[in-house]
Amino acid sequence: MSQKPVYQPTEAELEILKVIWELEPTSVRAIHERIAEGKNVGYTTVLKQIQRLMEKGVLEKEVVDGTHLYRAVARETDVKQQLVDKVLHNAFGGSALDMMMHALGNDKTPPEELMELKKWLDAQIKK
Amino acid sequence: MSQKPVYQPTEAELEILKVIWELEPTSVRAIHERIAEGKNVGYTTVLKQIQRLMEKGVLEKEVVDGTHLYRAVARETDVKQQLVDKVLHNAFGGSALDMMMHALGNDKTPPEELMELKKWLDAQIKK
DNA sequence: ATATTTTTACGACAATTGTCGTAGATAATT
DNA sequence: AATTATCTACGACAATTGTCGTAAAAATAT
Repeated sequence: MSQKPVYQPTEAELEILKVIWELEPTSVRAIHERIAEGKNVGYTTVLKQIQRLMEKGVLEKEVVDGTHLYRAVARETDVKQQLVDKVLHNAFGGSALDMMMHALGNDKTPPEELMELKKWLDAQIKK
Repeated sequence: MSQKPVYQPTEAELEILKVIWELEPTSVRAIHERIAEGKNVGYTTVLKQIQRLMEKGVLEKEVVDGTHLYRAVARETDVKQQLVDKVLHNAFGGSALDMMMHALGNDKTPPEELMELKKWLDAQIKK
């Protein structure tokens, strides 16, 4: 059987989730500020997304002293895993090799990272 | 500068594209049959998706002897690359290492595939 | 030539997404 | 307390997606 289905955020949702994983527990204001560094988006837009994530049970809220602080219910590692697994299966038919070649082959992944990867992979195999 | 933005298919579209890459040039009938093997979906649903992909310029059609045959304009490798790059950047901040660990670590990737991967990676580094 | 089957073209619809605007509720300032 | 600033709740909207249904066009079979 398969593990419990973790939430699959959309792109905008993921952006919010990433900030929350980093700053939680945190406020709409802080999240918006962070996201607004990189792109132009209204405060209420972010708020709305957060509210929808609440409805979906992906976030939880705690009201401390009048401020609403949010934290993620969905775990970062699970969500990321889910996202990469989806591409792995949908696009590459489950072939990690194929996926890697596409991810690394063309791209300019720094050599040190390739080394890291090799090291990790070796350890993985030896295990 | 960056390469031309390749089309980012949705899940249903990707499913169709994969069949086309395999069978092109091919007909709606054939595509539907193939997809219907794995899931229950109407003929016109597939047709509609194909028509939308046409509008978007992702496919091209050739009418031979009354039958409409489709082929992909978007190249398989480019589309796949695009898909994996998107996850790589959006979810893993561009860290291929992090992405790989998520893709391989937890999952039950067969050992042979890990070996393959290592072999490829070694070659890649040596180069 | 007609009748039958297949295909294609299109419209429709509900759900989801990304985006705000407005209004009412709260908190902070004076 | 009154005024002002900030937040939250919520509705709205256009675009996209996945899904069909129906009707018109085309091909095939009788």
